[in-house]
Amino acid sequence: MTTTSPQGRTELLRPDGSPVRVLVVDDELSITELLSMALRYEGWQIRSAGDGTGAVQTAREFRPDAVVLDMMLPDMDGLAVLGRLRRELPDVPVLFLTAKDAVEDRIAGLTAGGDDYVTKPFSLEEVVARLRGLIRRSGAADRRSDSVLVVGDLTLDEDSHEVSRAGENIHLTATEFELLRFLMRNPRRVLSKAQILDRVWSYDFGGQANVVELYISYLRRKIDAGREPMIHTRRGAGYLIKPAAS
Amino acid sequence: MTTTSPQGRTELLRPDGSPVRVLVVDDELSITELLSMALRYEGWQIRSAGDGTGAVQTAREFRPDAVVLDMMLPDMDGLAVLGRLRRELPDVPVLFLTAKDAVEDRIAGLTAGGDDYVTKPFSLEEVVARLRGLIRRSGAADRRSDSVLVVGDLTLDEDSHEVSRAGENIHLTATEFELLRFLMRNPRRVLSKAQILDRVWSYDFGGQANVVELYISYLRRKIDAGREPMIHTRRGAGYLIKPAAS
DNA sequence: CGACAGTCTGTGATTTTCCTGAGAAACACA
DNA sequence: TGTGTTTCTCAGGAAAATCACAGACTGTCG
Repeated sequence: MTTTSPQGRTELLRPDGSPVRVLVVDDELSITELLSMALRYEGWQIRSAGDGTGAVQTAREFRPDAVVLDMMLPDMDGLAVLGRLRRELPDVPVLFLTAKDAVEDRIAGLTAGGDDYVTKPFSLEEVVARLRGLIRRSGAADRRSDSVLVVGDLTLDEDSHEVSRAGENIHLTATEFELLRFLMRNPRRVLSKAQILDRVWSYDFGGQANVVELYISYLRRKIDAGREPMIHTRRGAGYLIKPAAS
Repeated sequence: MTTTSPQGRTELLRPDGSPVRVLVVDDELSITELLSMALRYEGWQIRSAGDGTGAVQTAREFRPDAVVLDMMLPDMDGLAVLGRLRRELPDVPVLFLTAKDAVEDRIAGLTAGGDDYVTKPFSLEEVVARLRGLIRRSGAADRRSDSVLVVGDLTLDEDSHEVSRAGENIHLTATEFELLRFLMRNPRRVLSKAQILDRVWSYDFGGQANVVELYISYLRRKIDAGREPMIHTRRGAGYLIKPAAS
C-alpha cells in the first residue's frame, strides 16, 4: 500500500497500514546514524545493531520487513550473520553494504535470492531506492505500488532506469538519474543544493558544491532541451521540478 | 494541527492540542534570547541551554518537538551533542546554526535525515520558517497542516516558493519572498519598519533603515500593480496587508 | 497655505549567485 | 591495455539581487 502525504511524497506502508520496519546493521556508529536518520525520514520504523549477535537478537523481537547489513562486522562474518538471520526471518529481503573492491566475491550469489547490495560509500538516494525496491518486491508492502515516477510528460522508471519525456527516450548517466529521481520524488518542492548534495552524492563526497549546478545543467540539456522547461531555479533557495503546464 | 487565532495568525500545535516545544542551544546569550523571544511569539514553548551537557539534560526532561542547535559550543562538538540528543530523542528534528564560511565543513549528511541548517547571521523569519517546516514534516504536528498562506486572492506556497495573485503567477526574489511571508503571516496587523527589519533582515544588518521602504515598493509593483492594493501604509506606524475587498 | 517629517522610487554600484565550456582524472568495459 | 564514458574541478562570464543615495512626492499640522 502507498499513501500520498500532503507534501506529495509517496510512502510505502505494509498491507495493514502500519509503517514498514527496517533493521540497520553496521559497526560504524556514524553509518547507522546516517541511515537511521534518512530512513526514518521515509516514514519507516528503524532499529539498529552494531554487530552480528545484536542483529540476530534485534531481528528476533523487531521482526523487520527488510534488513540493511554490512558485510564486515567485528564479531562474525557477513555470511554467518545472514544464515542466522534467515533462520529467524526466512523471507526477509536483505540489502548488503560492502566495500567497493570486495564486491564480486560472494555477493553475486546472494543477490540471486532477491536480495541486493550497494557499495560503500553509498548515496542515500541509492540505499533508499534499493530498499524500496526490495520491500516492494518482497510483498511486505502492496505489490501494486509501482516503480514509475511521473511528473507532467516526464517519466522515470526506477526498475528499468528508463527515462522519457513526451514519449521520447532519454539516456541519463547514473548520477543524472539519481538527481532526477530525487527531484521527481519531491515535485513542486524547492530542494536546496545542500539537500541535494546530501541525498544524491555519497556521504564521503568532499568536493565542490557546484557539482549540483553542473548536473542540473546536464539534466536541463537532456530533459528541457528545446521544450517548455520543467526544472526551475529558485535563486538563493534551490531547485524544483514541476509539470511544464503551470 | 493548526488553529487560527483571533488575530488571524495560524499556529502550529501538536496533535493533542498542546503547544509545540522547542529547545534552543547556543552559547551566546544574546542569540538564545533573540531566538527565544521570536519563537515564543510563535506561541511555542521554549527552553534554552548554553552548552552541550545542558542541552542533553534539558532535552531529557523537556522532551522538545524540535531543537535549534549551534554547531560551535564551548564544551563539545556539535556532532557529539547531536549524537547524545539522538539517544534521548531519536526522532526530533534539529535545525543547526553554523557560521557562513563553515558550511561545507561537515554539515554533510545532516540535511538528508530531514534536518536543516541556517547560517549565521540569520534572519528570524528564516529560522521560524525552517523550524515550522521541520516540525510540520516530522509529524510532531498534524501532517495535514499545509504550507500555503492565503490572504484574499493572494497566495504564497512555502514549499514551492510560489506566489500568485488572482491565479496569476508572480516571481519574487528571496528577500521579497521573506518580506511577503512575514506580512501574510500577520494579515490586518500593522508591522513597524523596525519589526520588519528585525524579522526579515539578518540580526547583524547594519544598513540604511529605508531598505524596508524599498522592498515594500518592490512588492507593490509586483503584487498590487494595476490592482486593488493589498499593502497599505500607516504613516508613522508601519505597513499592513489585508484582502483587497475591505 | 507652507513647512516638515515621513514615504516613495529611479539610478547605478557592488556583491552574490548561477551557468557552462574546457579539460583532467577516474572509471568501465572490451 | 586502450577507448569511450562519466565524474568532477576550475574559472570566466552573465545574470540577478541587494542596497545606498538622492531627489520627488505626500500627508499632516500649525
